[in-house]
Amino acid sequence: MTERPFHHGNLRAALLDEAVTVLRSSGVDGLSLRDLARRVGVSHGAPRSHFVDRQALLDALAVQGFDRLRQRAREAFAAGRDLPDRFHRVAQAYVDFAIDDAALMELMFQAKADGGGEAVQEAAVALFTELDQAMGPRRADTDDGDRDAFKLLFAATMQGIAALVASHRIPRPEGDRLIDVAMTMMLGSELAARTIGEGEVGAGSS
Amino acid sequence: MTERPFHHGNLRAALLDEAVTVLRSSGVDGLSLRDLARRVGVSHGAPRSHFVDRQALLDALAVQGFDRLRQRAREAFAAGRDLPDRFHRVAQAYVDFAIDDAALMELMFQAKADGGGEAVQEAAVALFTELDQAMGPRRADTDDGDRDAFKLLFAATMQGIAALVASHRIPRPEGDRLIDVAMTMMLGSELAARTIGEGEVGAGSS
DNA sequence: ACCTGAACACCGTTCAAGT
DNA sequence: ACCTGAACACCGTTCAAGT
Repeated sequence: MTERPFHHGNLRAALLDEAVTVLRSSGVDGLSLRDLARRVGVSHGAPRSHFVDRQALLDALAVQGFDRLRQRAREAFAAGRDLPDRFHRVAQAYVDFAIDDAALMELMFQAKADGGGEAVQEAAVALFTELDQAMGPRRADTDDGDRDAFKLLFAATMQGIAALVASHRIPRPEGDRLIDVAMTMMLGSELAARTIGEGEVGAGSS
Repeated sequence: MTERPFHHGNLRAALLDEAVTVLRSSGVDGLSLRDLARRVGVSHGAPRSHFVDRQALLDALAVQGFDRLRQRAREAFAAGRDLPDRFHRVAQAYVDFAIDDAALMELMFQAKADGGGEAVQEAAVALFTELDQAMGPRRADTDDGDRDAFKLLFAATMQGIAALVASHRIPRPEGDRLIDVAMTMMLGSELAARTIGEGEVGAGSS
């Protein structure tokens, strides 16, 4: 009897969920609006009611991706004991996400030639804000430029390591080792000493 | 009289050249075999004689891209005076390339779900070999793992910075500054001291 | 060996029409 | 407000046929 007369009101969410699945198995190229509609059981024109464009759906996926990555980063940070451990965990979570959802990550960092996609940029900013909080309170004696540089460099390095693994340039374990090396290098740098926490980076016995 | 009876034998090269142009103006999505054939003035089936697949053309573009990037890296390295300067120039060249040809760079580092694309991997390996030579001769007292880690970390960092700029997450000048910060950090690290050149990293007055 | 042109299945997008 | 279904222009890919 419940043969679903139309769709039950959550078509937008259903399309996005299905899209994430397809994205993981077939990549961005395998993602078509018509196929998505077919899988969910609506006509090919139906998605138009929720996404003006194919790009609009991709943007929505990117926003969702940034939110999920931010969540992961937050959890990883909370699970760490001292500051180095926290950074390490966030780095690992970042790279894991980028590799396991490589196609999604691709979407999140695509060129986006047109001016559109403001929501995506907003979601990206939220992620960076999360990273900023992970660095602890701003110190009066720290140059904001240095702090931003450290944060950006952290993100860039993780992104780069993930790209190497995702493109099969290096195997995953080597990527993990690279994370260790990178974190040791970054946390041991002068820049880190100048910018992070309350001098609690060298977590030895004071 | 020379109304070109068919095509003059270099259709493959003509298609690739046109593809690079389209890639720069319209991205990967704007790249279609039929459109390419139209621009070059052949029938839509003609490209098939040189590329079995659309993917085959994309792979060929990626190989070309890696070769060009390797050339750029080689030139940048040669133009540098001391080792830090050389590294800095290679880094700048790498990021410049990645930003100016962002769509091509995307192709070069795509997941490539299928096993295919061995030629692409080969071209990528050649680039890394070039980077390895830039690090100077291997030293007997250096762990090969450390040396590889430094090399990979260098590439990953540049790749990550380029991704941040290409996706408009940060403006280009900030990307350039980030290169400076990254190189200072990397070259000043213990890992660098253990792996690079003949202790000539700290290029001060001995 | 290289290219043409018809054919097929698939897309994104638009839009009048239904409920 | 949300969805259907026909329509249009565009693709990638295949393949018999031409030169």
